Amino acid sequence: MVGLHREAAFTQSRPMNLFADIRTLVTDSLAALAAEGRLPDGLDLRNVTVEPPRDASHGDMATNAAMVLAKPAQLKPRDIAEALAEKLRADARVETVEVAGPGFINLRLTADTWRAIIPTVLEQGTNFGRSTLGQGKRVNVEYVSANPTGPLHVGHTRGAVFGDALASLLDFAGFDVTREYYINDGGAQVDVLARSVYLRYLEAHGKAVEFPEGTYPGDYLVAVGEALKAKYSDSLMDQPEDIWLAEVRNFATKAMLDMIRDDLKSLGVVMDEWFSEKSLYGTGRIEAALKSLDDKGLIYQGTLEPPKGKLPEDWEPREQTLFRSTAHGDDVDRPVKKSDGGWTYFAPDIAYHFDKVERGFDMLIDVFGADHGGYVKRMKAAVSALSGGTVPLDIKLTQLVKLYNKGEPFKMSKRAGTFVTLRDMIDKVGKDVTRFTMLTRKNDAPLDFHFDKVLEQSKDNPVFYVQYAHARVHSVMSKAGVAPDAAHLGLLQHPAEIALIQKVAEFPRLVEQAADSHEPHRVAFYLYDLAGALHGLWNRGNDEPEIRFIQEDKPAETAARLAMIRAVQVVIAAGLGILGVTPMNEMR
RNA sequence: GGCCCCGUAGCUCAGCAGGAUAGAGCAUCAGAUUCCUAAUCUGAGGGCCACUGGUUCGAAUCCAGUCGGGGUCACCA
Repeated sequence: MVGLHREAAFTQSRPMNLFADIRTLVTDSLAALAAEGRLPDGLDLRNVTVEPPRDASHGDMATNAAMVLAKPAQLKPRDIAEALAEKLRADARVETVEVAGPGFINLRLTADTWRAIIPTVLEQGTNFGRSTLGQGKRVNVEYVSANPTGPLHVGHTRGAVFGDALASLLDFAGFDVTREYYINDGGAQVDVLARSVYLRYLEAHGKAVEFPEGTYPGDYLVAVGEALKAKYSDSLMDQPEDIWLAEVRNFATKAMLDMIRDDLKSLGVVMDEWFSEKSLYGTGRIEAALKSLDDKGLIYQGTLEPPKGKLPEDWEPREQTLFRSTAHGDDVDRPVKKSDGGWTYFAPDIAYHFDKVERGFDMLIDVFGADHGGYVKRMKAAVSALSGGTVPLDIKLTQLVKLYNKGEPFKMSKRAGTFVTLRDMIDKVGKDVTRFTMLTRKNDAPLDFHFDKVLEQSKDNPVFYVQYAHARVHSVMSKAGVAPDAAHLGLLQHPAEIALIQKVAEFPRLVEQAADSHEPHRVAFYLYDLAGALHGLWNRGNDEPEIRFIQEDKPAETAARLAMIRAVQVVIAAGLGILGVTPMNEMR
C-alpha cells in the first residue's frame, strides 16, 4: 500500500532521472531499428547501460549498447552504433552523438535539458531522487540486536548507523521497510544478568558483595539494583534463586532494553519491531519451524565429521539432531539440538527467520558484526530452505571500529573504565558526526575513528565539508536580497555551472545504485563530491568575479544562480536525510 | 586445516551491473592569497590495481589458484 502511494506521488512529467530517461530513449531507438528490420527482434537489452563516461571530455553520457548487442545481432559494433546514433540525434534533448573507440556512443545533451533538472528539484524538495525501484516490496532490516545485558558500545554503534542508513536508503528507493531488533533474551546470558542485578540489589540493601567470575560487575547495574529494591523492598532478600530468578530476569532485561532504546534514540535510531527470542520458547514456534524443515526432509539424526585441521581438545563424536544445511549451500550440516535434548542457539534463529518469512517479507537483510561471519552460510541456508528459495536474505557484516585519540590508539578495557559506549560517543562528538563518519567507509572495511579529527572544522573533515556546503548556500541566499528563481536558467552558461547541475542530476541514479547494492556509504561519498563541486565553483569566483553567485545589479542572473545552488542544497539535505544527519544552516 | 572479508599512489580510502588514458583527500614539491562566509586557493610529481592463469570485443571489477593481513571454526549466545 505504502509503495503504491509513493508511486503515485512521484509520477510526474518533469525529468527526474535523466540517465533512466536516456536509457529509455536508447532502448526505444533499438526497438525502432528492430521494427525496421535493421536489428534482429528479441534482443536481450539488460546489459545495455547509460552512464557518465569516466572522462568528461567524451560527453555527458555514454552507452555500450552497440558492443553488447554486436554478438547476439551478428553485426559489427560500429554498424550498430552508427544506426543507433542516427536515431538518437533525432531527439530534442540530444545535442551531439559520436561513435568512438570500439563502439561507444557518446552523447551530449543540450544545456537546457540539464538545466531543466533544477525546477524539478525545487518543486520536489527533499523528495527529489525518490525512486520506485523497490515497487513497494516489503523488506525487513534487522540490525543492532545486541544482547540486553549492558550498554551498547562502539561496535554496535557502527551496526546501528549502517543498518539505519540502509533502511532509510531502501525506503527512499521505494521499498516498504521494517526496522527490527532481535532481543536475545532466551539464553543463559540473561540469567547471568539477573544474578548480577540481584547482587546489586543486595548491595542496595547495604550488604557487601563480590562479583564472582561469570557475573557482570559493571556500574550500570547499580541503578537497576536500586530500582529493584524500590519495587520489591526486601521481599527478595535471603531467598533461593529459583524464587527470584525469573522476576529479576524480566525486570533487568526490561531495564536494559529501556536503556538500549534510549541510546539508540539519541543516535536517531528508532525500531519498528522488537522481537523477543524468549517468545519463541514454550510456544511451539521453534517446533513449527523445525517441522517445516523436517517436512522437506532436511532434519535428521546423525554424527558430524570432526572439523578438519586442528581438533578441539574435547572433541568427541556425538549423535545429534541436525539440519541438512549443506543442501542449501552450507559447508557442513548444523546441530539444532544439544545432546541433552535442549535447543542449540541456532534453533531459535531458524524459528525467528521462519517468522520473518511467514510475515510475508519479500526480502530480508541481517546486519551482523564481522565476528559473526561464520553464521552467514547457515542462516542463508535456513532462509532458503524455509522459504523454498523465494525470499532472498542478504547479510551485511560491519567490520571493527578502531578508536584513536590525538593520533594514539585508544585502548578499550571494561576493567580500566575506558570502555567506550554509544552514549560516550554521542556525548563526545554528537549524533551527526558519529553517523556521517561511520558511513564514510564501506561496511566491510575496518574503520578508524579519530575523536579529535572528526570535530575539526576544516576541509579535511568530510563531515564538516558537506555540512558547510549546505550552510554556505543558506548564507548566500540570506545575503542575496533576491529570491531563487528558475525563470532565467538560460543565463547559466559557464561549463562549471553545467557541471554542477549534472552532479545534481546524478543523484537519482546514485540512489538506485546504492539501494540496489545495499551500500549507503555511496551516498556519503556522493555528497562529498557534490559539496566539492559547489565549493569549487565558489572558489572559482575569486578569480572570475563574473561567475560569483551574487551579482549586484543583475537580479535575474543572481536569481538563476540561487536556484542552482538551492537545488544543490536540497539534494544535500535529501542525502543527509538518508544518512540520518541533520543539515546545518550555520556552522558554529 | 576449512570457511568468510580484505590487499588500488608514501598514508587513508573511492572506483558505479565488466568499458575508453585507474580517481579523491592527506603528505611532498612549485606558485597565489587586503576574496560574496572565516574555517585558504591553483598546479605538478607519484601506480605491474598483491601474484598467476581463465572467461570475452574489453577485467582493478567476474571465476580458479598462490602469497600476505584480519575474522571465525561442533553442545557457549
